[in-house]
Amino acid sequence: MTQHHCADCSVRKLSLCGTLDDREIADLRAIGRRQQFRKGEAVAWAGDERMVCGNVLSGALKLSASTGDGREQTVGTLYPSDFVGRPFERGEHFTVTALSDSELCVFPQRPFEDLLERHAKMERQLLRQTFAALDDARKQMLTLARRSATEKVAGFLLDMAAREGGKAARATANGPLTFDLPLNRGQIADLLGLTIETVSRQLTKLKADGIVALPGVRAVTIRDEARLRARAG
Amino acid sequence: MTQHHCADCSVRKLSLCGTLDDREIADLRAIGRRQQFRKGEAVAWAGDERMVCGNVLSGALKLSASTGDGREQTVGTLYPSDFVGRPFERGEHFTVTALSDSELCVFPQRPFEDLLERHAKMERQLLRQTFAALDDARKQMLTLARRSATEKVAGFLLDMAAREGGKAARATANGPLTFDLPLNRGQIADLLGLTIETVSRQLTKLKADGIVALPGVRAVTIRDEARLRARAG
DNA sequence: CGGAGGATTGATTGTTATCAACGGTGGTGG
DNA sequence: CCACCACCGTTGATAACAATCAATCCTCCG
Repeated sequence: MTQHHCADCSVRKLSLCGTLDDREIADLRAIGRRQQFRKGEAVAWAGDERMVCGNVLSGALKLSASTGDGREQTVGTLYPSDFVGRPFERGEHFTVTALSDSELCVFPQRPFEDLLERHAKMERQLLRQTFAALDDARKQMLTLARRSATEKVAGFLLDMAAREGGKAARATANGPLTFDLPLNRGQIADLLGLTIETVSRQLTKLKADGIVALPGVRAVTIRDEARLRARAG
Repeated sequence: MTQHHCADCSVRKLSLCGTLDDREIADLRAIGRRQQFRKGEAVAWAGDERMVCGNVLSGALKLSASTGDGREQTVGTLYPSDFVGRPFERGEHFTVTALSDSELCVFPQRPFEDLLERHAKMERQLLRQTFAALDDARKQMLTLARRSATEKVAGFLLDMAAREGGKAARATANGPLTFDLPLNRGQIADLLGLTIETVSRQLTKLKADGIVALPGVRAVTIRDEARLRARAG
């Protein structure tokens, strides 16, 4: 456990906590503890009795499901300020894994449930975030089922550009945007319902067509956003 | 509007309403009205400003998303006691259509939100149902992205058998189960991320292999559940 | 009886998975 | 500091699966 103060928490105003004022948050502070996970480390396993509840502070995590014979699909991703867990439910349904080194602010389930009961605003916010996650999942269903590999990869790069764009560099004010992917090829394939080879080929094609540059294995430069959007459909 | 009494409502104990006692439900009764939709009729359109909130009383509905060029995917289905709508949010994200003649108990959004605020138990139940819908969506993502047409169709028939099994007929106590599909081939294809032709061929194959019989175009008899499960993976 | 919509079946194509080999890179230990 | 190894990514050849295009065939209605 890491000592911490909610006052200087990086997601204080963005996560569920944002619904509590500085006095109310003391309750939450009392039961939360910061926990670190290294890249690749599992936070929870599908079928676990014990449930993790908490806010993501930094890093990135994935939720994944798999078939009996080992085919795997990433069914959700978690970024800072996102909430993990299922208060009022028992048993994890999906495996949660850190995609990069990550820190969570975790709460024991029962005390956290009590706290939700006492703070309707926080429960309301959890409902809103759950609605948003459901909408995301459903949008992704359309992509997984109906879009081509080309559309999937182009759309993925645009999503990542939007997410990573803040930290990223532009050569000039409106020039090409460069950023690092937080995922390797295999993780991209898991997310898009493709194979590693297909993802690699699609990226190579985008590069060959001058739409992106790949200055490093994790780095991407978007050279022609309009054409990238056209390919995303 | 249809006159109604909550006391004899078919989903009184199953839906959100089940969290309210007979005195509390008067508030809900006051703002709800029953509304009928015919097969194929749209209940709401993606992008609508105005939001429908309500409980499904009878029938079946689908939520669907589509790409710019018209490819469509069913991203969720609604059955009696399920809730439609997004209290505390603005704007529909998906199109809601009646798959068969359906009846809903609909509430104007604002008064319904007020009611949720006054009845924490009902909001809790909405949260639980939303968690369940999210889990369903994520399970379906695995199917859409990673399972073969054979597995999809076999799994679909098992799901339907479980759902329709109650109303259905068995020749003998443990004999083959026969039931009617509430969906036509095109709707099954939309749900599974396949084409009509592929669904038809998979069903023909299951019939040829003696695993199911197709006594009518909407009827299915499961003759060998074990082998059907094996194909579902 | 005729027509329309849905379902089936067939032929073919196209996309993506699979299998296989090779290339690059970063880390570790000699 | 360099060499080697392991892992990740790329590229190529091939195969499999499902989509597409096209032609009937039912079945339910009017």
